[in-house]
Amino acid sequence: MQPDKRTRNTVNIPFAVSHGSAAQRIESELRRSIVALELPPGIRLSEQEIAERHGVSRQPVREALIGLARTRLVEIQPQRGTVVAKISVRKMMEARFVREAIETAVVRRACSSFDRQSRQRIDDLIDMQDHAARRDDHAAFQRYDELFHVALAEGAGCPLAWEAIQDIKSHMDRVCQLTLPGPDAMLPLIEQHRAIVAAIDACDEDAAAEAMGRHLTEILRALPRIEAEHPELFSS
Amino acid sequence: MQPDKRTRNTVNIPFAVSHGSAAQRIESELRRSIVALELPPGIRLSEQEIAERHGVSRQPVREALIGLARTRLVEIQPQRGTVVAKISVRKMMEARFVREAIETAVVRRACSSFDRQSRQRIDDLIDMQDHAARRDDHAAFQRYDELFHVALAEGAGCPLAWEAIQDIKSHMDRVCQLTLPGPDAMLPLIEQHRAIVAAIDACDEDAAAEAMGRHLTEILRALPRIEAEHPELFSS
DNA sequence: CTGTCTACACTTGTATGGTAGTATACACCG
DNA sequence: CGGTGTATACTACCATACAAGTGTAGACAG
Repeated sequence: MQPDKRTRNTVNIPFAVSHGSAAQRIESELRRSIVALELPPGIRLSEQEIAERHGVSRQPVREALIGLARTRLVEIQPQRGTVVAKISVRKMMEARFVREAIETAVVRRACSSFDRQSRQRIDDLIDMQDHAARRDDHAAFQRYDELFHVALAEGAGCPLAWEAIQDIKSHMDRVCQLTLPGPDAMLPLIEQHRAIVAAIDACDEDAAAEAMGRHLTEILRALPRIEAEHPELFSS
Repeated sequence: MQPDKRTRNTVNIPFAVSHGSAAQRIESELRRSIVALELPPGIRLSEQEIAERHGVSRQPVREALIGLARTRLVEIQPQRGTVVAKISVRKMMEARFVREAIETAVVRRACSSFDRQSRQRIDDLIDMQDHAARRDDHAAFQRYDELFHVALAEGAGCPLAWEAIQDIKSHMDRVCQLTLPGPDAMLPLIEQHRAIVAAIDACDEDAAAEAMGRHLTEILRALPRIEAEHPELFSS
């Protein structure tokens, strides 16, 4: 049934060169699908099926699932099965709290010294995000949003801050995914980004921290509505 | 050469029941060895050798190494080898910064409301840590220190904060390991713990945050000396 | 003696077979 | 007809074998 083991991997390269190993590719792909809610919370994930769908063996799939379990996107129940984790409001609130703690500290630090190259990049990112919003392109919007926060951390000289956030952000991502399609949800976020940058330019620590705090509080506004509309996605 | 595949796993259970799967057991064991500097930075780790030493196959070892690579304790160089990562002063400083951001926010929150059970547990932990210090038991001291910070996060209603810290703490752990054996390094830390708790009891947010900040700045004091004494452990 | 080229010994990455454990459905007994 | 024991069909987990890439030592030509 398999055409040729030698060529199989090389055939896959062209359209998904994102990461080197198959395990990393599959982890990225699964993470994207889960965050995009294409794989809804509660659904069972079969190593076998995923392996067949991607044309690889079960081993890389297993490593991918272990990676996802580390960020709590899936729950591996030993000898029983693996399911996509439900969204926990509690964990989401905690993640938001921790993220606010980190990012307010980051922007305060950015007020003291900010890398010039990152500063320029941020303007570009905001522009591109603006265009994405006007095209109503949610995926691009979210990608540029992420890059904005990455650039902030790097510009402040603390790229590790974003790594720390990434590990907990999974609890928030799916909620954000649900809020973006709402009417006029994107443009205010861009304005908040601009406010943060303006405060940094003015070297006003308190204003920058406050702006970041407001920005990261935004997600709480739509939460009750989202939870009421999609109760099946949430856990407790 | 293998005595009996059926019995091998069950034989291993009695003396190392720490975590369920072999992969998790080995990851914990390796993490401990690396943090304790029994496996010095720069040393090569062979999947094969570790597998033989633990009496398992390469697969669980591989998963353990992937887990360690996620927290940057080891570096997996594809098709080349895996080495214990050197201590990066830059990353350590960044991790310290992020950790301070998180934990100061946690203690501020703890001033508003703190779980009573955790509050009692913290007193016990400080006592036990004090005894460990007087016995000059570094391992126990570090364990209770960690449990103290865990209890703080849990008491403040944000256990996720500690998870986030854990992911970046590896950059600091080995430096702490080097500073503890110094003369009179442990007792001041305990006093700082007490100061933090006292500020929380007094519901004084600013004092609690400041006490935590001082506590987490302590690691910077000994850093130059450590780096000068053990330059081979550091990267750049 | 020196530079290049090749074959080999190593590594990580992947594929595949097999084992232990759990849940479920079905037959069987009370 | 209700409750219990058993067989079966899954699962994650582990062991083993193989593939593919990398660094190095040694042969060989100049």
